[in-house]
Amino acid sequence: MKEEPALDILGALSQQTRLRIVRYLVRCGSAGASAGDVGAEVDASSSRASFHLSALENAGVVTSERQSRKIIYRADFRKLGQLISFLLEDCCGNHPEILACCSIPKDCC
Amino acid sequence: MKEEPALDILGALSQQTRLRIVRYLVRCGSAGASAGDVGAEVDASSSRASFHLSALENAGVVTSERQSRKIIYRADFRKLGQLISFLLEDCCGNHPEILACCSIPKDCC
DNA sequence: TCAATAATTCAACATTTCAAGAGATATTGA
DNA sequence: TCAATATCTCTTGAAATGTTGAATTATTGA
Repeated sequence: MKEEPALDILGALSQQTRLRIVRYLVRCGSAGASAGDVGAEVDASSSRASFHLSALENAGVVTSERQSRKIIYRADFRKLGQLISFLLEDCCGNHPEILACCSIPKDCC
Repeated sequence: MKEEPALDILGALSQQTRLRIVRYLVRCGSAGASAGDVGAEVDASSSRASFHLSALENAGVVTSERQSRKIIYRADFRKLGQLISFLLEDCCGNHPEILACCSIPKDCC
């Protein structure tokens, strides 16, 4: 991941409502959730949820798919992984002190 | 790390000049760099560098220490690690698909 | 103390972002 | 087609953010 998309994603995640939306969508996994569900979960009106979901989709961390009258939103796991990868590698240069603080689960490698 | 400081750091990093400052300071390691050096490196005036360094310090990812007439800024590796940890655990729930995309170096665990 | 250096603060301005709500659009079933 | 549902878009105003350059503060050595 290059600097520009990383900045877009960081900007998208640096807002409380949007960070909570992403956390919720990660929990929902591949089932995803509709804008209405998301709004109810993060305590936002549907128009606000829609607004922030659009921002997240533009930034590339969320995908959408119409399912009849609902639109299902999902977290893009690959993009999230790439962002963390960017932070670890490009930004932090895999600095040992940083990696040591990450408490990365043993079984991930 | 809780949600609030994570949001502060994400917000601080979601700006091109500041992201570049952090990347430079990580490269500088414990030697750190002065505001003037930082400004020259990221192509910003000294007042702009100072402004953004303050923002980074307020967010908690950068520390400062006066050394005679210069002020030395350093990246706070622990905070950066904690942010990545927050993204992996609290935000992404150690989701296998996300971890798989992180390409975390084998020898880190 | 004075001059030079390093960094910060401030004011002004433009830009962006956020929230809220009204209205518009798309989809479905009756 | 009509009503109900789900979502999106648009406008408004308030607040936050980023840039610039000038003025200010702090430190050092002559």
